Amino acid sequence: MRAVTLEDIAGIVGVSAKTVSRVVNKDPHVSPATRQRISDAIEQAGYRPNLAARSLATARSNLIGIFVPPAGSHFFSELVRSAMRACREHGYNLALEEFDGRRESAADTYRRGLRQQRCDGVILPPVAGDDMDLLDLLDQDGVRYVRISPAAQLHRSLSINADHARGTAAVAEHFWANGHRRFGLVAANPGVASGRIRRESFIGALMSRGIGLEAIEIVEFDSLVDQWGGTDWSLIDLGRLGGRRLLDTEAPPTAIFTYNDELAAGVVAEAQALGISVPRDLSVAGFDDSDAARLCSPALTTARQPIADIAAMAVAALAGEPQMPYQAISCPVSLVVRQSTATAPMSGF
Amino acid sequence: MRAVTLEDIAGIVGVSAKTVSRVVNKDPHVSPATRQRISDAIEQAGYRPNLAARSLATARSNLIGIFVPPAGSHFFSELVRSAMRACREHGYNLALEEFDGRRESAADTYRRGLRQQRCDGVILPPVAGDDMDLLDLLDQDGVRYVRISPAAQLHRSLSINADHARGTAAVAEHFWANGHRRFGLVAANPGVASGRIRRESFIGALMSRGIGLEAIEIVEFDSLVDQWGGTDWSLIDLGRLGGRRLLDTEAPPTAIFTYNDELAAGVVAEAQALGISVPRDLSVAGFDDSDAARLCSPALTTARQPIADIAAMAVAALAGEPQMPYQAISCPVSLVVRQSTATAPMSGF
DNA sequence: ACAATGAATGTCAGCGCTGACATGATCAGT
DNA sequence: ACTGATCATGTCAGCGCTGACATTCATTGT
Repeated sequence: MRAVTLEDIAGIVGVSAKTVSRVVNKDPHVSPATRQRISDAIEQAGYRPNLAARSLATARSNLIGIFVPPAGSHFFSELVRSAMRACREHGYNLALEEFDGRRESAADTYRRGLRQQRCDGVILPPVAGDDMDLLDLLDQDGVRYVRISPAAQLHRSLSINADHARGTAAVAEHFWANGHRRFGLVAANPGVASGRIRRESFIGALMSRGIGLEAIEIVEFDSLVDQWGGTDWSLIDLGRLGGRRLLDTEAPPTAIFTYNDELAAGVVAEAQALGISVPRDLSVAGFDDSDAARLCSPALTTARQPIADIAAMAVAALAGEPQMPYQAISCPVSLVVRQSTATAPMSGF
Repeated sequence: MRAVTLEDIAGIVGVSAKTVSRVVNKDPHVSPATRQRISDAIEQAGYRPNLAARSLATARSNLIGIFVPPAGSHFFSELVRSAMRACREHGYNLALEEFDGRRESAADTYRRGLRQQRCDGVILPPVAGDDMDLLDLLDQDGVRYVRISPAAQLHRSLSINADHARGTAAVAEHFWANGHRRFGLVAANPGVASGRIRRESFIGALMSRGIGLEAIEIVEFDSLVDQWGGTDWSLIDLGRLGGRRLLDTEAPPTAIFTYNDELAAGVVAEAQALGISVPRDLSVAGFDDSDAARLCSPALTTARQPIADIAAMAVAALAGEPQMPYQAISCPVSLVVRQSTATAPMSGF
């Protein structure tokens, strides 16, 4: 019971295999009548193109690779899901590559895995996209790639950047509008582009409102890791640590912004442990609108990246015939207000 | 800059392409000396087999398909992640197919999508594995499949079954031992085998302790989806809805078991919103030991399936040359006790 | 009426690999 | 030394498709 081939259809209809191929590939140079007969025969015989043969003939794999971290975060599961959908629409397949930056470089991971697959394009989310060896390798192999919110050599490739700056500023303004005047920030390592941008934007937005630096207490992510000691921390644990550092002071902030939702959830948990009510005494906002934001109680005010759009654009750029010029595409980040933020308490005075 | 081919390596070493192919495919009939020279040349020239050509020649795609639901639960992200790893180890690729049973039958989804890919094998997690049309189609196409915890025609294929019954019974007994006597259950569609089994096991275990049906309030998953209206629900949202239905009553249960952790987290959130303290006034237990279980505060008591093992076995069965005989493999499920369950409150009397 | 155009369709090699089979070399047993 | 078995290696077609190019035929302008 062999599978149906182009040749079979050609035989049925009485044309050459090439003409059938034309119909399958939507080549316009086929007469409507012939096209119809061929389409019918394809339908009737249940013909399905052999992708391997096509790949071999065209020297394209119709595969798009994507690097994903070993631990499943909201951002990545959403990204993969959306990318998969987009790939299907473009007739591509998505190949996942698990990448643990703590064990191996992105370039090595690529060498070991995805490279065998001869992807036509690769999507490089944060961290993987900042490995210059990997980019060199990709260039050398002639594999196109799109980076998502990269941190280094921004001019080097097409990149899709969530507008972390504006999203962060929106959070700052939301705090300000609610009367907050003393702030805390749990900031990520400035080596991560999004971390640096969010930090600077938060501070910048507040300063432009007249807030002085002395009213913004900053806790560094790295210092929390150091404080924790071991390697078995979770983001929530670090968030608790950060929350304690910010809240267990003379004049604690009334509003805290963190690099992501998991950290924010930790801050909330710690505040509650200290008898500080959220949002009555303290407002907390995170970033990403992840599951953690909804699981947290009260639910977190947060900033949401349009992950599905980002994935769709990345795939489109890779799948599209015309090589898109190198450029940086920006995506809006929107503020999602939930119950973890409210009007500043009066009690301060 | 053409890619390196078998022929190129053959030319360098001075043997035929076939011999190189033998080395690549670990055919034992190659002399150690030749093998070594060829291996060196492959290494040196950076040869990588063309998977498409191989597929075409062998009529095998080296692809394993898997059906995943549109909303990302822990179970499925873990399953996909583990299956992906296992596939890599066996030299296979994993093709995801998003399947929404509420929109389309699994068979139709397969026709539209995965079928084009000509997978060598398909992994059918719950729901998809219970669509007999799909199984017929797969048999007809000569595509092997493994079902995970199927609900129907259990004899029909190799299946891997987590012991949901025993895991669920363990939860019920844990509740009972803590003095609970009024129960709530957020149950999945009985069409889903694991859903039906968990429902029946929970009820059965309680009844065998002398609990009457009137003391077990059941909320159906599907009815929650209907109640929600739109399609933009998350499991947590539905859990909250379910929690409200169970708790906002005359004689609310003191212990609630849900189909999975995300739902349980929703129940906890809703309970807290209603001013009900977990676990003082209410014990809640989920299933899966997902991230949600640890993010939730208090952390959830839950039952853990060995998802990685399940995925690895499924892939091994599909990738292994010798067709494994039809059989049902059983995997243990273990109870993980955390802070969301405790002794029943006295207040009832 | 005839060349020039262009649209519809066909021919064919070859993408890189492997399966089936053929060949030649080596070796044990008589 | 000769036979037959065993092992190492080679030959070659063909998997199903598409790109480059060739051919056929109807249409148009002059």
